[in-house]
Amino acid sequence: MSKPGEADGLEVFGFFNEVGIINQLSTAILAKSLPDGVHPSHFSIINHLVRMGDGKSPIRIAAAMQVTKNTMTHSLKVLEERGFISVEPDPDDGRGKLVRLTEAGRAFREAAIRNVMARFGDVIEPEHRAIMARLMGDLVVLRKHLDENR
Amino acid sequence: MSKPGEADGLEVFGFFNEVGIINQLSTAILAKSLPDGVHPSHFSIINHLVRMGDGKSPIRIAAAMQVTKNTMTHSLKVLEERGFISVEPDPDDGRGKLVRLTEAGRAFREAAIRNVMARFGDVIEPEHRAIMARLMGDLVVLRKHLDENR
DNA sequence: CTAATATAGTACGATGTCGTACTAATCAAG
DNA sequence: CTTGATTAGTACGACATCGTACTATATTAG
Repeated sequence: MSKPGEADGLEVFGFFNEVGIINQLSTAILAKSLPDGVHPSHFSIINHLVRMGDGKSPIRIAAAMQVTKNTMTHSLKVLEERGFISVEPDPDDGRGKLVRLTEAGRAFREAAIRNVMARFGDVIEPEHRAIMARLMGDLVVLRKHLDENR
Repeated sequence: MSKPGEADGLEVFGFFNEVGIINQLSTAILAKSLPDGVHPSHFSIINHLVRMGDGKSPIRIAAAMQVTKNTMTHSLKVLEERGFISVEPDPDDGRGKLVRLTEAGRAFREAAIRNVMARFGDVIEPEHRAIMARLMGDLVVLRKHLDENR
């Protein structure tokens, strides 16, 4: 069953299919844990700014989030309207802007994290945490390779 | 570093994050391999009908694809306009419909598969195929658990 | 048989994301 | 310095997806 060529290709296909379904299901759980109007991608941006530090340009955030700068412009507009971030011109680059978290943004993240953890805790059992921990290393290798060769 | 509670939660979070990025990157590769106007989700529907057999109702396909029936109505409309499927009333259920693949749909799938395989072949090396094969079992366990507990 | 409930599918509007095109600012070449 | 090329961000339209509401048919309760 492991003939080279077509068979291997189908295995790759199946792998990406499983990954896609897991992503969809986990995103759905996350979405239900967030207040109305806050999309998982919005939460992801705030989370990234907390973990990696704010004061970054929209384009750098877009690259980290794997979305286009168009999408980032739109998402940042939403987050700014909600008062979770502030966007100001970059004093060192007339073209650029800098994104900073507000206190409301940090507070929102804390509350959301608690909420999400609780939901995940309801669904994910120790057995599955173990699987995740075991797979992480390989996933990171794959992700980096795909990221560098797109 | 492996204290129970918050730390474990963050590991779960990180896992889903990696999965999300891999999914996004692989979907992007797939999208580039398909002709204009054919979305990865459309391809996925055709692929599912070939593998699992056609003559299924939209709602069953929607469940299998992990999308709402709204989305399926829309996607099927696109596929029907392109001549890849035919949608007809279910003779046994006045509410239902049955989706069947056309010859054009099957031919499209064959061509698309070849195209996608070639793209994946350019990016994915034996080392990474090995990783995928190794992870598949665990991923299936996770996917099934999430699917049953959503 | 009739009424209440459930299910399949559609209609409509909202939103996230992307591609193309555009502006403004920076950088590099001469 | 000037010109051409690159980069940051925005504007606009297209599209996939979702949530809510609706219609039509099936199923179940009485």
